[in-house]
Amino acid sequence: MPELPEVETVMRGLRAVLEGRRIVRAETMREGLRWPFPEGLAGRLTGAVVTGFRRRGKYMLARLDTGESLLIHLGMSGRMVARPMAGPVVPFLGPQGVFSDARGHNQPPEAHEHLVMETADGTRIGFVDPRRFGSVDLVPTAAEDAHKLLAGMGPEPLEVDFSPTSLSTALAGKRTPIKAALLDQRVVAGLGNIYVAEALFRARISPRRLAQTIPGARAGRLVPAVKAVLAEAIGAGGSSLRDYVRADGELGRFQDRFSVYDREGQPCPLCPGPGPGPGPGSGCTGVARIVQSGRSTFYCARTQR
DNA sequence: CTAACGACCTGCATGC
DNA sequence: TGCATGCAGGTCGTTA
Repeated sequence: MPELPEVETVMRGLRAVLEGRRIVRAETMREGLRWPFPEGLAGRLTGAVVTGFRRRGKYMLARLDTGESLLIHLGMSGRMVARPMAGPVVPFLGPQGVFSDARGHNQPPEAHEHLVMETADGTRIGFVDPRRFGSVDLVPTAAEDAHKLLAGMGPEPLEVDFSPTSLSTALAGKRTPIKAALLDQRVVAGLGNIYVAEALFRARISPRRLAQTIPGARAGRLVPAVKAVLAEAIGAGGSSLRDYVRADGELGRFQDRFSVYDREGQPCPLCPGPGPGPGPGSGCTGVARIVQSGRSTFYCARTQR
């Protein structure tokens, strides 16, 4: 589910139900996800007021009034679910893995719900992650960016410090394909398989091109392409592929605007379509799928060089 | 140092 | 119908 636009969308959903609210109850259903949960996670969340949110790359940070921040990564399959409790909230801990409402009605967790939080105004927020590649940690708010998972991350792509100049510097001398370089969170934060493909298409750059050949004019096309595709995707509420993205259950809509991702064999928006003869479509065999470092890459071999 | 690869997990679509 | 296979929005740690 989660590249930058999806994480931004989820974070905004969480902000709507959590910001300014007190967590009156929290519970974990297992020891951890990708890594063990921090010691005493549920206890350290209980009673805390969520004072604000921010996103860093694909990570969400929920600032608490306890001096700590909750750090969440959705991994491949993580999502946040929010729903109203059935009645007024009373502190009652049900059996392991089961939340109960004020009338004692059990609200069993849905499958793969690993962490639940309940607010004073009666909203239940769950972290659901079937593949358990996600992660949760607590970090001192004053030193958020020093966290091991955040330190060393590249610039935020929508900020001004992600520029043709800075990207050129980051890519200088790199002999890896540009596709792999853009997936490297130390180069730029928040891109994943979808938006790398879409940005390279817009910049008309082949994903196979070596990163060291990007500095200069190509970086001048690539940076605005990255910014534009991310901004449009955020505006559409992200992309929904196999899972729901938004905390309110609404689907993102950007998947309808993919130019190349998951469109193998279909014509790209710049080519009329596969076909013989002269003209704008000649030599076009539609969107190609190749495998780079074990992951699918989609691109148009005619327009992307 | 860099780049490639396995590992971590479950669910789903596909094909025999 | 059942079963095997491959693939999926990520990224960390190990190996070469």
